[in-house]
Amino acid sequence: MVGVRQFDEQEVIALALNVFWRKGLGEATMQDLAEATGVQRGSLYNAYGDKEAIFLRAFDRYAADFLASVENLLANGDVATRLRNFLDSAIVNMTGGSPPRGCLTTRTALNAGIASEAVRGRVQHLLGELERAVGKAINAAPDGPALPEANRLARVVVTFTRGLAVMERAGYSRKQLKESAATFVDALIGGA
Amino acid sequence: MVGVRQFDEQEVIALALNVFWRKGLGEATMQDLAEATGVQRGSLYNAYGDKEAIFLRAFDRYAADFLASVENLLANGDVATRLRNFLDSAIVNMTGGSPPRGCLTTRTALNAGIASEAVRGRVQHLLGELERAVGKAINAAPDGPALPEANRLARVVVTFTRGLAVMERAGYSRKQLKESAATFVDALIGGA
DNA sequence: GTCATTATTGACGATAATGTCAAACTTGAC
DNA sequence: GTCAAGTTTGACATTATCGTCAATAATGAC
Repeated sequence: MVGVRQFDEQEVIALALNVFWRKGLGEATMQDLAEATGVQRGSLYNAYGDKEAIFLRAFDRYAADFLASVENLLANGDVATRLRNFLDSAIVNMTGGSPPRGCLTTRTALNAGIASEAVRGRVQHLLGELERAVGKAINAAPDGPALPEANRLARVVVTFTRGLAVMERAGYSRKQLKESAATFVDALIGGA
Repeated sequence: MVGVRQFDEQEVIALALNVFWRKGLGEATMQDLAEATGVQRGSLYNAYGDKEAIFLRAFDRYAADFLASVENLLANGDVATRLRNFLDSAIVNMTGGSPPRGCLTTRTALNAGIASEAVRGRVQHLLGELERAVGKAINAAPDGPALPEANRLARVVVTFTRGLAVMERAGYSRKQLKESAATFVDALIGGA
C-alpha cells in the first residue's frame, strides 16, 4: 500500500453516523460530514464516492450494533419481560443524546420514497431482522405463543416501536413513551 | 377590493396539499408548488409570504378533514369495531394514491426537529385530537373501559397508527398493514 | 371612463450544495 | 534515496433554490 489514507475509517464512519442520525440522509450535506469528521469534501468523495455510500456504511454499523444489542435483551424472561426490555431499549435508543437524536431507521424509512433502492433495502432488512428476532424470542419464552401467532405479534410489536419513534419526534418525552410501552405490553399480553 | 386575486385559493391550497403530501414540507420547493398550481412563484410569495405559510394552510385543511372523518368512524359499535374502523381508515389514507402518498402527519413529525415551532404545534395538536377522539370513543363504547385506562389505550392506538405509517413507507402493502392492524386489535381487546 | 390599489410577471442577485480535477503531497516498496 | 501509487487540497463549473423588486397588468370604486 503506497499512498495511505490519512484518517481512521472506523472513526470517520462513527462521526458520520452521528451526523446522519441527527440530520437524516437527505438533510446532511457533504460539508456537514467534512466538518464533523475533519476530512475534506474532496477526500470523502475520493474515498467513498458519494454521500449515500458513506450513509450505507454508517447505517450498516448502526444496524449490526442495534440488532446485536436487541438479541441480547430478548434472550431471557417471559414474554412480557422480553417485550418490555426490547421496548425500553428502543426508547432509550431514540431518546438518547441532547437534544434527542430520534430513531435513524424510522427517519430513513420516512424518506424511503426519495432515497435509493439500496437505502430502502437496508431499512427493510433491518425491520425484517427485528421481526425475526422478536418473533423467535416470544416464541421461545416459557409462556410464548406458537409460531405463526408469534410472528404476527412480532410484526405488531415492531410496528409499535416505529410508532414510538414518531411520537418521540412529535415531542413526547421518554417518560411518556415508556408509559405507553408499558400499557401496550400489559394490554397485549393481558398482564393488566 | 381592487386588484383581485387571479386564482382560486381553495384549489391552490388543495393542489399544494397534494405536493406536500407526496414530497414533504422540506423536499417540496416553491417551484414544485408553482408548477402544480399554475401560479407563479412570485405570486405565491406575494399571496402567502413563504412556503411554510402555504404548508400550514394545507395542513390545517388536511387535519380538519381527517379528524372529521375519524370522529364519524369512531361513533358506533363495540370497542373492537370502532378501533378496526379507525385503523382501516388510517391505512386507506396512507396507502391511497399511486404511488401511495404515505401519511402527511407522520412525515411532517419526522422533520419536526428541522421544522418551525408552528409546524411542530400543528402535528402535536392533531395527534392530541386523535388521542382525545379515540379515548372518548372507546370509553363510550358499550364494552368500553373506564376513563383513565381508555385514554392510556387511546395513546397506544394512535402510536400504533404512526407505526403503520412508517411501515407503509418501508414498503409494506395495504394488505400487510391491515393484517397487522387486525392482529393488534385482537390482541389488545382480547377478541382472539 | 378614470384612478387608486392590488396582483402578476420575469428577471436579478445571493446562497448553498454538488461533483470533478489538476497539482501538490505523502508514504511504503524496492 | 528514488519512485510509483494513492491521497489530499483548493479551486472550479454547474445546478438549484431562495427571496426581492421594478415594471406591467388587471379591476372594483367612484
